[in-house]
Amino acid sequence: MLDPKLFRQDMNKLIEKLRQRGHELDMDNFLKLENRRKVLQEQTETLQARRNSVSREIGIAKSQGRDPKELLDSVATLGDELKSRMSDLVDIQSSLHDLLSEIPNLAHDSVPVGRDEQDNVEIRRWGTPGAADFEWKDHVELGEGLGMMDYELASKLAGSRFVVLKGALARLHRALAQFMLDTHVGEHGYSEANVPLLVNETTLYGTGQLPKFEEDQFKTSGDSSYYLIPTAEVPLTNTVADRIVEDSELPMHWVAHTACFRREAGSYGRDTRGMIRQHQFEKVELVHIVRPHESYETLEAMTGHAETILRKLGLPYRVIALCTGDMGFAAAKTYDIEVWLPSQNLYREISSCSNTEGFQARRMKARWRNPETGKPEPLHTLNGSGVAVGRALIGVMENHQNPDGSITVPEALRPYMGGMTRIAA
RNA sequence: GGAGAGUUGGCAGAGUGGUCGAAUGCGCCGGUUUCGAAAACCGGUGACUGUAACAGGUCCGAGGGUUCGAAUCCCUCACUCUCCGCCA
Repeated sequence: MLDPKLFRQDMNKLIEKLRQRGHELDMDNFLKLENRRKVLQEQTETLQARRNSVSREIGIAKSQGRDPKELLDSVATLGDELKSRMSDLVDIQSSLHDLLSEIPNLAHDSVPVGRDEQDNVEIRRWGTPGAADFEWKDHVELGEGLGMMDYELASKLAGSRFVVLKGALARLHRALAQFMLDTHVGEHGYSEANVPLLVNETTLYGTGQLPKFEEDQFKTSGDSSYYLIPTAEVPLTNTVADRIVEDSELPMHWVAHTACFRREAGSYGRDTRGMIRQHQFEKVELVHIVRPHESYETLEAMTGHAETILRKLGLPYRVIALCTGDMGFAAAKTYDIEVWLPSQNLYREISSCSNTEGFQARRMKARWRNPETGKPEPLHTLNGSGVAVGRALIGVMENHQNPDGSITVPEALRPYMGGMTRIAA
């Protein structure tokens, strides 16, 4: 949710900033609703004020033993009138709310303006991609060659976009998650959390997945319906929903390892091979809840934490700043980290780190008490993958593969693998 | 799954349908006192909306209803706690 004050300031600038993000604001419709809302609200509140004062007088009259008949007559029709104004008002307010909840966040001034991923800007690179003359196998070929990655079995059990990992590869996957969690808790100062994988509608609204991205979510059926989380960002960020947080509790740094579930409704035919894009995958997620003035500093730090994981794993990567047109709905600024995949000869997203500023906080009603003013203000929230476990597995398999199809276990993971140095068939 | 008890401000906890946005205590902020602190005493202290500032409006788990008037009465739902059953 944008700050409502923006709508009362420079409308043209707002429209322009939203256009950069690919959102056309229907200003005429908005103003029509907003003006009507003002009139109705004024009328409703005037009626309420009259009702309140007459009711009070009736109470006083009765307590003094006077006959309230005259007063009762004077408000005889007031109730009906109020009811009809009120219902008009509620309708208008809900239309306005619908309109506002589908408007994306504004981009920070430092974000490159552009239409799509072509316009993203590379910030830095780390590591050296492997030799160009080597016959790099992709992770599917490697995994199936080892007999430890089974797509056929997964499709029998569940359908497309699932995988079954076996043996040392399953363990490597688990080792990656453990290693990431331990690094963030032990070296980067995060608090570990274990959170619900099923959440309610309000929670998904808070972080911005609803109402606009309903089709991307899995939803349970039954009397009470839940949504499967598309990322741990959802439960972690919502831990401060509907609260006024004291300054002494800030900043909060959360890390959680969870399964994530996505319908991938809009991606038929894309990344159908392998583990790149699945309905279920695991991710170690970083979430920061901070004072507004420290959020951009935190974005840089969090991105660095995710990078540390890739460095320790010896995976070449690059960091890019997403342009205005390529950012997610709630983000004000996003860095993507892309890992080198030798089989495809390109960099592929493995982490996405965003500052949403007060956008999610306003939806969640998450505030902090600013000690300087004593007043509650929206918090800033950030989230980033630190990192996607399935894609990290792909990165490790492909970058650390040997000519015989075996995989060298990176130093950092060996303690989690019982000392194993090499995965072979 | 069955039976019962709850849900009120940062926390604890009152609240006969009528000047109740809500007593009181704690906490917090300011002051008096003190060399300083503690204690004591005095004063202040919810959120949202709205206004130039007042005024006004909304909020006592959520949503409906009754009434001129609802924290208080009625209905539905959610959650918490206790006991029984079941279960990892």
